[in-house]
Amino acid sequence: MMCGIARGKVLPRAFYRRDSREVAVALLNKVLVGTDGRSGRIVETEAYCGPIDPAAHTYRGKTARNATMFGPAGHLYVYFSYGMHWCCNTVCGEVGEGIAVLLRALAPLTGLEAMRRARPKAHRDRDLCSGPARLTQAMGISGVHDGIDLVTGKGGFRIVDDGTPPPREPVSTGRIGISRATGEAWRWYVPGDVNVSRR
DNA sequence: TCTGCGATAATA
DNA sequence: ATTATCGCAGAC
Repeated sequence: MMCGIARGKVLPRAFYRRDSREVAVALLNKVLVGTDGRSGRIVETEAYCGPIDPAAHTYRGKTARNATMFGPAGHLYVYFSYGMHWCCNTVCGEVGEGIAVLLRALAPLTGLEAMRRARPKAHRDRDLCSGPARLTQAMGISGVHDGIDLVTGKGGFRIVDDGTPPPREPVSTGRIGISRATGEAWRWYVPGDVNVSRR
């Protein structure tokens, strides 16, 4: 079992300032790190593409909820879903574009004890972060983190590159849980990883 | 292992 | 009414 402090180079602003579909693939195998020692490797993502994407929260323009997603790249867009869950995205592109990447699953790396405490319903470690709302629970992410800057890390979270490259052949599929734009294969995951939300 | 369904509340 | 979900129950 991997233990110890997650190390690596913080992803710069420029990493996020491009098409969300590119960022979604590039984020695979990067590491989401919290200041309290919890961390996990990103193994599943989905791109949301603003005005060209009827499934995106930003498709119909700016509202109070999606304001962060229209803001600067490298910030975290956190939204409340199904009346009980939080999900988080990395904002991409330029200000006003409204594009982002939903983080759907992590492979837990450090701080497993804290994650288990945060998710008593998870009976196996592979259930800790294998879903967009599961990973926010495990990492301690909620609405108070909407808008935090992942580059400066001042909000308590950052994303780092620990030297692990994205998979040579990421798997792409249709996105999960949407009813529109279902034909777009804008979900990607690391093949073979047990933490992916649906295998 | 898989499938169906209820919980629960903001959003538009 | 819909929703970028989860976890339980019941079937196999």
